[in-house]
Amino acid sequence: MNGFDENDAFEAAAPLSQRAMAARPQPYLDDLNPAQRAAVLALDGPVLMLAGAGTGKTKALTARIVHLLNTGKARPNEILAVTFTNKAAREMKDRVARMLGQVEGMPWMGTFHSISVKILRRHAELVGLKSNFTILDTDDQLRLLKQLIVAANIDEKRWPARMLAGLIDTWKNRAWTPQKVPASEASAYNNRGTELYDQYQARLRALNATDFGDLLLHVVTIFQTHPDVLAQYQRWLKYILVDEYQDTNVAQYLWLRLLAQSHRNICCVGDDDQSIYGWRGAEVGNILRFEKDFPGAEVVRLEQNYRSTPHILAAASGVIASNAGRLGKTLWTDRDEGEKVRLIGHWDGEEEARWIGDEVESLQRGTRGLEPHGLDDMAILVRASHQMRAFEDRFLTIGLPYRVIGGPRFYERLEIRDAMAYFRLAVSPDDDLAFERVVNTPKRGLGDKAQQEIQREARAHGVTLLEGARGLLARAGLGGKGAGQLRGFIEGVDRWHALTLTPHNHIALAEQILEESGYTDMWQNDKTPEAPGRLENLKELVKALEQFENLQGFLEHVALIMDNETEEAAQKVSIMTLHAAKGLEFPIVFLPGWEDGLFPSQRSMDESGLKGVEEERRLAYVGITRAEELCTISFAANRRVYGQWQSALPSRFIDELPEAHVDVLTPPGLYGGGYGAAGIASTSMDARVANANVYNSPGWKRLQDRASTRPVSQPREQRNVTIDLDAVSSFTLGDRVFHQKFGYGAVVAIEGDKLDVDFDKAGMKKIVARFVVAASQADDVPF
DNA sequence: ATGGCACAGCTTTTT
DNA sequence: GCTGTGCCAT
Repeated sequence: MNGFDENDAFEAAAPLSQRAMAARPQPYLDDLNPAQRAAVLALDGPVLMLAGAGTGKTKALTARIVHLLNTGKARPNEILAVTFTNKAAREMKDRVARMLGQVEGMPWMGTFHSISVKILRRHAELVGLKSNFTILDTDDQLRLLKQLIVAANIDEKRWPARMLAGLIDTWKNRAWTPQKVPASEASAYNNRGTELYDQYQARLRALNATDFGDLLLHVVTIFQTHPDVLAQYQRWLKYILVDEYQDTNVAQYLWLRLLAQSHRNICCVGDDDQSIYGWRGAEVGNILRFEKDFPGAEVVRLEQNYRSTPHILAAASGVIASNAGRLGKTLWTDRDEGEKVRLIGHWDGEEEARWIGDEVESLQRGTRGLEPHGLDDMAILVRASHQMRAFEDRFLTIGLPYRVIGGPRFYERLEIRDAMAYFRLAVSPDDDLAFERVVNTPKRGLGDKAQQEIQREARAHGVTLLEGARGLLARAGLGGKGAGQLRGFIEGVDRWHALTLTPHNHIALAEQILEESGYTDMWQNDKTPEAPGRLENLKELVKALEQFENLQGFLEHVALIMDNETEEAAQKVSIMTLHAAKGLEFPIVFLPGWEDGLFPSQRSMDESGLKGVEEERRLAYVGITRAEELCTISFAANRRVYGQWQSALPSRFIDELPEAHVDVLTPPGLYGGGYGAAGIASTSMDARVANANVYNSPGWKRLQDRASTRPVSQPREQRNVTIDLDAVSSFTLGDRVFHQKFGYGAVVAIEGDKLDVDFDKAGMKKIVARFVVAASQADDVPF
């Protein structure tokens, strides 16, 4: 499960016995279509596998790995397979393992970053690091930059640390070390970008630390400056496979090219139409240029789609056709025609959410010739995460179970980072960043003043912060109650550190640290609605430790591999961003918010112009091609944006949908049907005025012309409400309750299974009873 | 040292 | 409209 601790590619080479295994059966080839087979059989030389959405590229990729082994072309440790995400790496490993059986070693498979870490640990000294360097997360990085900014006397208000972090990230993505940043960038960050970048790198080196960008950059630097080291890897890694090639940035491109340039056995898989990460440095150019970079490359197109109906594919193809400079693919399928892509406009965002909620419920029952579908079969894909709120609110109100995919990563959460800092400190007491993070968390009366004293003491004696603090206490340089607290903190760290050096149960130790430090107590005494969730996360963290032998092992890997996928049994609708949806598929997909400015996003257009629109268009393509059976696109005339009502025109992408494959539904609000009237009544006067224009716009005119007369919204059936007697009977007026999202509140009305709750923070909400618990139960969430 | 208040800023996100 | 941040008053 972890990216790079297994599969050691550097073990002593085994004798070449594998070459004798050439005549193995090859059942995996029978499963492939002609294009896939061609991609698998072309083992030598550069290969570009252009794999459209849903065309079975992972299958082809894994078959290729197995074929390399089966034909005796390569031993497991001579194959390198690179992916972007841990999830993709895991999937590939699982599939290869299943096809190979347990007997032989596994090829080296992992993310760019995990593979880079492994290489870097072996050659750290070549870039001025020790091999046990730590990897900083974004938060550590930001705090470090802030220190530098303050020291450089720069107004942090006008020149935020985040801006500098973004800049450095961009430079690293382009494989620019401080020395290589071109002169044209000299004006960046108030003319001081390069200078601060240089200082930042020096600081990282002093801390024996790297950030994520460094992992790749350092490896590229090593390869470029030490030909002997590079040659060694080129000899080892005879066959290279790369997934999602369209998302590589310059640093990753160089990394690959350096490794592959001698033997040229590189197989890149990707889809130029699904390049959606330009804003974080991905260069579509890499895939478009492949044949130039690797002359004589074989290009294989996987075009048979096994996922979607013809209407869905045609709609997606119609949209993406407007992009220029594509490599070009024509997806086809032998599936039955199925439903057309549905298009519907709404009065406002809330109505859109209401409508989708109702649709989900009727699709659950099975309507319009579709079999009933479970909630796991349905997804709502939005452009920006703030769009999720409307759906969450609505679904909570009607009691529709949902899950939000994405959001803050588990290891990025405050409480997880705090806990990790304690663990880091226990393992290596000289970790100054960790010390800084938790010395006053929970509050120990050691504020800025005291911490500055510690810093000064440490710097004066050239020691770590922990030692500085010790020295300060020894010469009684710290007054007040802070001193006693600090002494307790230091004793704690010493005690925990001593324990890590003896045989111990690391899970018990972790619990002990969180207890003795007062960290668990801190959240137990916290009455905010988030506190129970945080305690829950801490429990999960401790549980995650089980998979490791000790704290060191855990910390070593956690920054790169920890994700927050928890398999839940209950059926739920998924809500996620279009970006998060890449690689996934659902029978039923809703694509709300197709309005100019929102999608395509205004900012993307402002910043990147035509290129921006093209990337947004690819996002639309990704969205539509997630759907297997039914795809519903919608937009709203009005939407509350940052609290202001705003009107928008239907997205330009809607105009690009080929009419023959689209079914235009009658908007419930516009024609007075359903609950439209209520929607209008709840809208402000301003919005209505603004809307008069919207409905006269060419977009709406077109819609009305094309609208079929068949209204989708049948008069609402009586919903089958299963009343949970336990839930209803357990609350009475005035009860204090707790809700995951809204926090604490009091029940002010009960109506069937629905409660009116006046929340302390969130105000009045109608809530289905099973979504709240009695407040008393929420208070003692055990740790 | 800390809690409260005013103010800015606000896509997408992996490692 | 909401949230996170920084400054000021306690």
